Amino acid sequence: MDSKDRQIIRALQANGRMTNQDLAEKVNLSPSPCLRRLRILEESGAIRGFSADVDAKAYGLPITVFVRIRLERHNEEDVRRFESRVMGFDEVLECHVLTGAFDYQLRVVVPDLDAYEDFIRNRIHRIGGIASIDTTFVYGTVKKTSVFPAIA
Amino acid sequence: MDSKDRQIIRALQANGRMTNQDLAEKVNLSPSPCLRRLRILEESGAIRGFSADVDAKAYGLPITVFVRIRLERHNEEDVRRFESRVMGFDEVLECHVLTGAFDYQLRVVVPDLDAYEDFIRNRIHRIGGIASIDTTFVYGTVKKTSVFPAIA
DNA sequence: TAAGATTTGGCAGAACCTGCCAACAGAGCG
DNA sequence: CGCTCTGTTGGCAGGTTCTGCCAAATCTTA
Repeated sequence: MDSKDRQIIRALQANGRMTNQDLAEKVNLSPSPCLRRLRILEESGAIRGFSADVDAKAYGLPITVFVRIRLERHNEEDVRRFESRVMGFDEVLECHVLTGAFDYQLRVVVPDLDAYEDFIRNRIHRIGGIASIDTTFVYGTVKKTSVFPAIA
Repeated sequence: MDSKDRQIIRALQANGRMTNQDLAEKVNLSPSPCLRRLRILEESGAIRGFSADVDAKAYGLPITVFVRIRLERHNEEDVRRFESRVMGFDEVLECHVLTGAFDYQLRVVVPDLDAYEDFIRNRIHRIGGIASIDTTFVYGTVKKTSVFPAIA
C-alpha cells in the first residue's frame, strides 16, 4: 500500500464507477498497471467492494436511528447470540462494538415510527439479555463522505 | 420509484460496479430500459453516487471514533459556524444532527491517538461555543452493509 | 556496476455502453 | 368494445472500454 494505491482508493471513494482509463489518468499511470493495482487492492481486501450511495428517504426509509445497547452479561454465549441475531436483521445497516457505557451502537433504518417500535419490541428485546437501550433519532445530516483524508 | 427501481438500487448497493447487462438480467429487464432507469435514479438524486468501500485500517487509519457534541448556544450564527467548520474537516466522514442530549454525532477516522487529541484540541475546541464532548471509540464492527431492507 | 525482481506501457480481441427508433402495454374516453 | 395517447420496453450499430499477454523500463541489492 503506497501513495499511488491511496490515490487510487481516494479516487474510487469519490467516484466508484469511474472508468479505469479515467482513473489511470487521474493517478498518472497507464491503464494496465492501474487496473492491476486495483485488482490487487480488491483481492487483498483493502477494497471490500463498491456500492451505490442511496437517499434513504427517496427509497422509502425516512427514519434513521442510532441505537446504543448494553448487555446484562458478557459471557461468550450471550455475546455471540446477540451478534449473530443482529447480523440477521435487515434494518440494521451497521453494528459497532464500543468503548464506554454502552456495548454496541447500531444504525437502523425504518419506514416509520411503528416499524421502529416493532423493531425494538419484537426483534431486539426478544434476543434476551439486554440491559439497556438508548435511542437517538437522526434529524438531518450535515456531512457524509466516503473519501478518507489523505495521509503522509 | 417503483419496485423495479428498488430492485435496481438494492442490486447496486450490493455491487456498485455490476455491469448494466448483469444488472438488467438480475431485475428481469433488457439492458436499455435498465440503463434508462438507472440514469433517472441518478439524475433525480435518489442515487447520490457510487463509492469504494475501503478497509480503514489497511489504508492507514486504524482508529474510528464516534464523537457526540453539544453546543452552548443554538442561535443561527453559532450553528452555521459549527457546521461549516465541521464540513471542512477531512477526518470527519459523517456529521449527523441528533435528538436527545447531544446536538451532533461525528464519525471520525484518525491514524493514532495523538491525531485524535490534536483533532479535539486544535480543530473542534477552536471552533468555540462547544458545551460538551463525548468520545466513544470503535472496538470492532459486527455488521456493515450498504444494502437497504426490502420494503413492501 | 551488473543481475535480479518488480513495475510499467502498449497492443489486439472481446465485452460493454450509448443513443436511436420501432414495438408493446396500459389507462382513459367516446 | 375499440380507439387514442402516454409511458415503457427491446433491439441494433457504432464507439468506447476492458482484459490478458509480452516486451521495455525502473528500482534493489550485492
